[in-house]
Amino acid sequence: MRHYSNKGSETHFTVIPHELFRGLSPASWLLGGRLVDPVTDARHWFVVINSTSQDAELLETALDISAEFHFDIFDPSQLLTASALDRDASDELIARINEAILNGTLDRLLASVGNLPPPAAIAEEARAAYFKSTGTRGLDPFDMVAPGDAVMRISRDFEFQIFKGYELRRRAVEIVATLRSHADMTSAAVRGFPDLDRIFLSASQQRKNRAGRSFEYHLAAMLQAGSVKFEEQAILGGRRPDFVLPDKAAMLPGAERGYLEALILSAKTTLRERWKQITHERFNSAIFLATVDDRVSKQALDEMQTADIALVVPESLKASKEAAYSGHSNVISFKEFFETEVAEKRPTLLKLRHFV
Amino acid sequence: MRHYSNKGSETHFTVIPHELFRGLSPASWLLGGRLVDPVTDARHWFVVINSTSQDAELLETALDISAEFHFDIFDPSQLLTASALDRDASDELIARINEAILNGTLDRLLASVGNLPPPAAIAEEARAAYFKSTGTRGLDPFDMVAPGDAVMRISRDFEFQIFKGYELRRRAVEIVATLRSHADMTSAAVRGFPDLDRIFLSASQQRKNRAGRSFEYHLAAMLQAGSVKFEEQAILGGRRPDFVLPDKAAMLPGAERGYLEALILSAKTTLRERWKQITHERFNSAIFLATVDDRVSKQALDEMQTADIALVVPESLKASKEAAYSGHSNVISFKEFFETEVAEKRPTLLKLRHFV
DNA sequence: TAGCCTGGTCGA
DNA sequence: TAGCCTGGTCGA
Repeated sequence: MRHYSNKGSETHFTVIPHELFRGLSPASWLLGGRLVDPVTDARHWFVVINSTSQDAELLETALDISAEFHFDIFDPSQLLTASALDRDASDELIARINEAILNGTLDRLLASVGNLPPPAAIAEEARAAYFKSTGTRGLDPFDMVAPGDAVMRISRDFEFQIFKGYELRRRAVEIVATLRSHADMTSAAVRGFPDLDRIFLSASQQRKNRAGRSFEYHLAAMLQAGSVKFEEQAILGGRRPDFVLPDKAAMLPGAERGYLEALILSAKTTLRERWKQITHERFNSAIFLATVDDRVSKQALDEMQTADIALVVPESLKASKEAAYSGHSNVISFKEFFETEVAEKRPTLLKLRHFV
Repeated sequence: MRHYSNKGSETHFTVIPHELFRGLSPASWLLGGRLVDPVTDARHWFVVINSTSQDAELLETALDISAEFHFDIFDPSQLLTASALDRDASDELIARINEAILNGTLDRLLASVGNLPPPAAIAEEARAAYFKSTGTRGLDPFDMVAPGDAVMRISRDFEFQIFKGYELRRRAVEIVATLRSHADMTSAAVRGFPDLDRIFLSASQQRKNRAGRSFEYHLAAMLQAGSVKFEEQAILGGRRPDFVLPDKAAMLPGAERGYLEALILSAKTTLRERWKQITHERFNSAIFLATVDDRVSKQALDEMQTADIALVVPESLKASKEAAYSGHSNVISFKEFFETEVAEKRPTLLKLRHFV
């Protein structure tokens, strides 16, 4: 099975043996046909699926395909196993809900799945899963080849995967409770629309908040692991940047220090036009914006350049041919941020262990 | 029937005769009881409902309660009629969908309701409905006592009402198509979650885009009706403010003009932290930000003051005791914007008709 | 692809 | 109540 991805141009597809697609939706197939192996001359049925389809997402989840993935060849047996596991989890949830309905305890089930673990707890869980999966132990950016890729993978792959489990449990129960208050599916869709909309809007907004928190938590964990001095959410005259290095005191108007003895680090998982929200006031220090967004245009990068904002991106994104980052001088990788901008240019931001 | 609202403190409730609430959800009732009329000594059952409930929204829709509403006494017969109409519309949609299912033409129905009229068309429809309802003919801000209230009412009440009809048609069909691909409601909720989520996320994002467009369209119509010279979406060195007055040429670096011969007008329905996105570059002109947000904090207003951004709000919001606007010098009403900031201070921004 | 946020959630 | 945007839609 071959899985191709081209994230830069939004085309992203998978050639996959047809027989593996039982249970996946034909709606996401772009085309199907027969493939001849040029070496063995064997013939295989296949389908090509759209990357924006749910099936593509399912495939990525099942095969543990990470955010920086480009293309690879996989062992089909992996997919069968992972799919089966997913099916079991859904089956179990369905059984649990149906049992609650029979027992008249749907309200109690709703209450028990209604509160997700706080973002910090899921973040912790994700880091643990990452360490276990990679056989690593810590997030010290000076010990890693690609600290940015690690943060992206932990937050967008491991943590999101964990989060989706909790989300499905909570929201599915809420949806069932709403659907059941109507006579049939059509009535539920029409008369239940406002209630369903409220549930999914809440879910969507929760995701947005959690995404931001997650990224900040892992960034904080990495700064901590790297013995970098920093303060979170320090209030500086009305503004509240995500991180100030080394601390709030250094950013206060009266502070006597050089330009290289402090910096501001903001974080946004994706930018859109929202990067313009970051502090325009200058505190006699550089401003860095960390992101895992792989879709920032050259135009936007130029504007950030003009505004004297340096973008910090995962190593794989910085090197990616699809992203516009490789050519831009004000875009650096997380590794470069820690090695050059912190350790080399601003050594006073490090606690003694890493003094160079 | 009495309907009270206190938007500032988020409490907002309705006392309504109990017998009118057939068909509304008991889940939104805060309390019920018996009311004695002090004059006639008549006794009535009543319920108090939560303003954040769907029923409150239904009530506001049914009674055509506008965004600037505070409190009033209504004729119950109005509610019965409006409710009946709403019910008929839902019934009709349900019947249409069920018929399509029977005929196997759900796909065709989906295609026919899948494309909403473009924002500009709905905006036009909303203005026509407003003119008809109020017996007015145009949006000339110099002819109106409260032009800001008019824009708010047209966009947030009339147009949103119209939009919701189109939205329900499209989304309900999409939801039915998804629900029907599963065996029962529980399976649909669990296995159909990603598909349902996609539908509602799309709806939510469409709303966000449409809300912004709507506000801009009505603002443009008002500028036009007031014979104010303006240009939309002019590109000024990478930035693209919503409106420049009188035109792009006046904002270009080489333009020879006084400070009062141009201005920038941005528009955001609600602000959150997003007001920080507006152009910080100065083009030797004032910057105004029009909004219908009734929830901007004093803290945020102070920051805007510092950033030299003037907020333009509907007249009822500027006067409202619940909003923080009345005390702030950099918050003006739409009326003041047109009368003072444009006609009085910057008469060259007007075409001849309104020259003062 | 820039700009929209008919925006709720989460934690200072 | 400030800041988040595990973000799609719409029209330059």
